[in-house]
Amino acid sequence: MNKVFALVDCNNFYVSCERLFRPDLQNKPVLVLSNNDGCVVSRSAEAKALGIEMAVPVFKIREQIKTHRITLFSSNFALYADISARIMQLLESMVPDIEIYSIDEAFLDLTEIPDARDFAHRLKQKIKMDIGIPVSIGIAPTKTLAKLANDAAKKNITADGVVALMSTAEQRDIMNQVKPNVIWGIGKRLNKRLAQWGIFSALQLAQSNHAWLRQHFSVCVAKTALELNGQSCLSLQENDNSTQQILHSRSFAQRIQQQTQMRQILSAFTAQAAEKLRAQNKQAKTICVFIRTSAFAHHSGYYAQHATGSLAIASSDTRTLAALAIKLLQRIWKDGPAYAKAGIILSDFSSNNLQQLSLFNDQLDSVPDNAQLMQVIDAINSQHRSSKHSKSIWFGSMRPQDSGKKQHTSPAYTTRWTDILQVT
DNA sequence: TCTGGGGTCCTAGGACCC
DNA sequence: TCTGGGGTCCTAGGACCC
Repeated sequence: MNKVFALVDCNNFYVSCERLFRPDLQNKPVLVLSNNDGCVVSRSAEAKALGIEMAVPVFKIREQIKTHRITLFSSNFALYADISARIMQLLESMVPDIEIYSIDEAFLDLTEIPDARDFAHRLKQKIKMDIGIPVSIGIAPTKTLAKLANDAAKKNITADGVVALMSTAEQRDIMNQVKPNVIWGIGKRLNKRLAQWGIFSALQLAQSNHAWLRQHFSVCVAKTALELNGQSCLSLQENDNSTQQILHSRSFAQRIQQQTQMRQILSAFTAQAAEKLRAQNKQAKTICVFIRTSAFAHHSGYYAQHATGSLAIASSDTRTLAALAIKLLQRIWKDGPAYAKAGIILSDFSSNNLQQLSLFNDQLDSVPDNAQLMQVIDAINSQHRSSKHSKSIWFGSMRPQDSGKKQHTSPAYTTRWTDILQVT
């Protein structure tokens, strides 16, 4: 039996979240900004209509913001994550099998649902009624086509937010109208390379020879073409919340030039990453530290370095991980550059109960790992997270993290007691 | 002056081994 | 001076996604 997939995608998700608590902003141009209020990460339909592009730096559109009285929000991830969780819960309650693909998207398996299109309309209405977020839904026999259908649902006003591409004729019609880079998995570079071979539309890609695609491009591109032909290669993935790597990085509101300062920042980043690691019940063996100057300040010379190192025994202890991070920093640190960004990546995970002992345990002479201490710290910090202070306990080598520039933050309506709306 | 953060997977090539 | 061939594993980098 042929599969039926649906992709549910929230419209302008971050903006829609902000509007939940600011109904006065319906039909008005609204933008949500990245960290440090650096660039645009979510735009309302009205802002898009004004020609504001995704990811433009804010300083380039100051004039437009002023003349069109655009409302700005700094990103408020606690809020978005909370709204997202509610939506996913609702979906899970209505559909047997779902894959949470990102904060604002989920694939559903609707194979067993009698009238998928009708069901999707009802689902869309329920999400709007119960949670207040507008969504678009695409339906098709493969995930790649469902993505495409979703795209069409967003663009086509008459579709009322739901597009189903179940017949070959419907699929071809849409594919004929779009460039390859509209397809999930085909980006800018591949689009260019495909064009060099005379492939200018999604339909042409779908009709290309499988072996030829495999040879000249990759297995992924070849699979994508199969999916476009209605042959399902990608199934729903399980949501197990576990990852291959954990990354924590930030751009700085103010440039960093002192090594001691960078050391504190990286220690704090390591603490954040380690906390996430412990939440997954894992330990990491490898750490990568990177620092870099602004990628845009060409005149002053670009400096970017990274260093990777491994522990003899995997660990989830903040102190063990931070000690290595600092060592790695010393390897790449150069006095002079004004650093604009830094980060740390943990990888090479093992689960807690599968710890391997090394014959040459050079960690013995350092602080021994202390799982209980870490547990206590995590518990205290998670309790205090809902209060005003972002961190309650930190180690001496770290300093409380500067949250960067955030001039337009909305209250934490749903995750902080003091910010709950009051009806008077 | 001011340009985000967090992920995944594949592949080519080098290191290493027999 | 002459200097194999095949396999695996690891890593860096590239491409993509939201």
